[in-house]
Amino acid sequence: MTRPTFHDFKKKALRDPGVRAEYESLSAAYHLRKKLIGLRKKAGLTQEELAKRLNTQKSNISRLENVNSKISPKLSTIEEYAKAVGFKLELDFVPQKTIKPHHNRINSD
Amino acid sequence: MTRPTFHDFKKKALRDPGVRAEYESLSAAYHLRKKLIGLRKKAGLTQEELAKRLNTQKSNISRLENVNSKISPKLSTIEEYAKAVGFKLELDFVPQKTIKPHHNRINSD
DNA sequence: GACACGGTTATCGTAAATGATAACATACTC
DNA sequence: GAGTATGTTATCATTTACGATAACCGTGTC
Repeated sequence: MTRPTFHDFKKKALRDPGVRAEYESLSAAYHLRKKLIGLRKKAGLTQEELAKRLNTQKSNISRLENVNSKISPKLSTIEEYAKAVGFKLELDFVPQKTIKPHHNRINSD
Repeated sequence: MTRPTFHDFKKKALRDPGVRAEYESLSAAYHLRKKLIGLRKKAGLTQEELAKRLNTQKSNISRLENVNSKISPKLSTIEEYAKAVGFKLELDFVPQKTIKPHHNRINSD
C-alpha cells in the first residue's frame, strides 16, 4: 500500500462539510488572487513596478496577491490594481443555485 | 432666459476632465449600490430583515446601500450581502479601452 | 563569494470599514 | 394624534485593511 497523496487528502477533506464550506468560502478570494497575479504577469510587470504605479510598496502588493493572506481587500483596492494592469473591474451577481450538491461530487480544482 | 437646469449643470460639469474622472471613478460604487438595493427588493427583504440575516444592524445596511456613502466596502461585505439575498458575487476583469473618448460625449444617466 | 532581482514575511502606525446604539424623517393606518 | 414600518443620519468603539520599512529567502549571474 502506498502513501496517501495530497490529492487523496484533499479529496477526503472536501467530503467534510465543514472543510468544504471553508474551501468554498475561501475560493472567491483565492481565485481572485490567482487572477490578479495572472493579469500582472500578462502586463509584464513585477510587483515592484506595479507598486510604483500604485504609489505603494512591493510588500503590499505581495500581501494582496498572496494566497495565504487573510485579508479581504477593499473594492477600491482591487479596482485600482485592475486599472494599473489595464483592466476594468466588473461585478456580476449570479443567482445562487440552491440545488443540493451530489454527495460525492468533488471539485476538480 | 431660463434658469439653468440640473441637467445643464451636469452636462457642463462632465466636460471638466477632473469632474468627469471623479464621476467615472465613482460610478462603479454608485452602480453597485443601486444593484444591491435592487437585489434586496427582488428578494422581498427590508433592510432590517437583511440586517438580521447578516447579524448586523439596519443602519449598517443603509450605510452600505446609500449612494451618498463615501465608503469602499470590503469584498467580503459585498459577498455576504449577495449571498444573503440569494446571489453569488463574481468578479470580471475586462480589458480597458484606451480609446480617447469623443470630446463631446456625455454619459446618459 | 558577492551582487542584483523578484517575491515573502514580520511589524508598526494610520486610515478606513464595520458593529452598535440612538434619534430622526416619512409615509401609512387606525 | 398615536402608533407602526421603513429607511436615514450621527456618533462612538472596535476591527481590519493599507502604507511603510526592514529583514529575509531563493535564483541566477558575474
